[in-house]
Amino acid sequence: MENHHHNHREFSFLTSSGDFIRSNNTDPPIKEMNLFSSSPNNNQQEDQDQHVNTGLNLTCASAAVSKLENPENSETELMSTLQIELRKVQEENQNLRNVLEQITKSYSQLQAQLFIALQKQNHVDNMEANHVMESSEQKTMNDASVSDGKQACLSDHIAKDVVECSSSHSSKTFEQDLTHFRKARVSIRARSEAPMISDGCQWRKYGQKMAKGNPCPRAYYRCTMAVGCPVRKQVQRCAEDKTVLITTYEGNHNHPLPQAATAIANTTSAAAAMLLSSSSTSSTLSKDSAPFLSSFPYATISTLSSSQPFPTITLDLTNSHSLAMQENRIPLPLQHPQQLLGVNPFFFSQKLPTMALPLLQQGQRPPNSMVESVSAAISSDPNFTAALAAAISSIIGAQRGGDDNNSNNASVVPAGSPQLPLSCTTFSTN
DNA sequence: CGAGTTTGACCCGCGC
DNA sequence: GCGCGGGTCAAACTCG
Repeated sequence: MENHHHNHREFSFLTSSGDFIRSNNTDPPIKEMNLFSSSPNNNQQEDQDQHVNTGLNLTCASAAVSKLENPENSETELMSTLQIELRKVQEENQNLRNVLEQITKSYSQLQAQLFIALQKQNHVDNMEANHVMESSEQKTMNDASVSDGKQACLSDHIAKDVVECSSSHSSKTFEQDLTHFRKARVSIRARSEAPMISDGCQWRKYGQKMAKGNPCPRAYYRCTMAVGCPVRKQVQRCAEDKTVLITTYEGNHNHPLPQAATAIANTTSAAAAMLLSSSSTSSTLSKDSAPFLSSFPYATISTLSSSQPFPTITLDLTNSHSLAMQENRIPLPLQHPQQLLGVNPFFFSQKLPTMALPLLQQGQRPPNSMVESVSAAISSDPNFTAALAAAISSIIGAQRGGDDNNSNNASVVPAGSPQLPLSCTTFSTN
């Protein structure tokens, strides 16, 4: 029933009063905004426009100043207010840069680890094959020994790299890291009345069990978009709050993904990468060991335990704790929806579900129940979560030199995250 | 009839 | 070795 609300979408941006500027058919669509662009703008007007696009109220507030034509005192006050606001925005921007830096770093580390692990495995396989050959054909062995010798040299070199790269790790912990690399899970909490979320992939239920400590059954699904796709997911309602649906993803897709499934796949990949990055450098997982996660308002970390044998990162989209965080951090009247929703303005400025707009137009201050409704609508909306992920991936893509030539592929993207090869899971809600 | 779901049986790891 | 719990299998069942 509520799905048809999702059929009609439009871009929306915030003014300083909390109003929305909604694009119509005559306005050119704004597809992407880059808060991290370090390249200087040649055109000042362009610069100003970019500030409007961020939805961070800078230019909108300036416009308000010129409109009002206040006396000097008011202007001074407004200027100081704007300066304070600007500082906050710069601070936020810096935080986001730090997050991005960590994600990029994690990606590089994981890519290097994967490469090394694969080469190491190849080395073992080659050694075994060589051993078999030694006991079988003498002549073939003589021929093969030349090429194997080359491979051995290469593998020795790689093995040396392994030692150097994991100098702070024993080989055992390195193997454990590899196990976690394969088994890392991303758990997403979202409020949803639906029994199961649809996330752009096709799933087949293959089991259901009653889990200990939870009256609600846990359902097991496997991806059926391709034969042999190893991706699994578990769906279970939260024992404490049955309106919260917990979806846990594990594994990497071995097939192209529909565009709708790609966006959150990148997000969960990034989350898994962050988790694995922190777990590879620290035996215990905490926000202290992964300080960049403190900037991610949704993320909480599960530590390794007997009940959770694999490292799991939880992306909490239920917003309850985020609300508290935001209210503590920004003791201003709740005039910006992103404050109400506990959403980073960077994410919020991308795109919003149309269904949420009527509730927040004209600078209304929504009542608490409305806040809950809107936050639930947003956290359960596929386009919002998709926009969130798209924002992350676009920034990562830009950081990597804009070499992503797949962006023009309309409906299908290659298997595996283009940014992070580790985990290509998907998520959105009905 | 094929695809998806249900559900009891089974497997496996872990702690005692 | 045994029991427990998580996860998977597969036959039976349902549905379009």
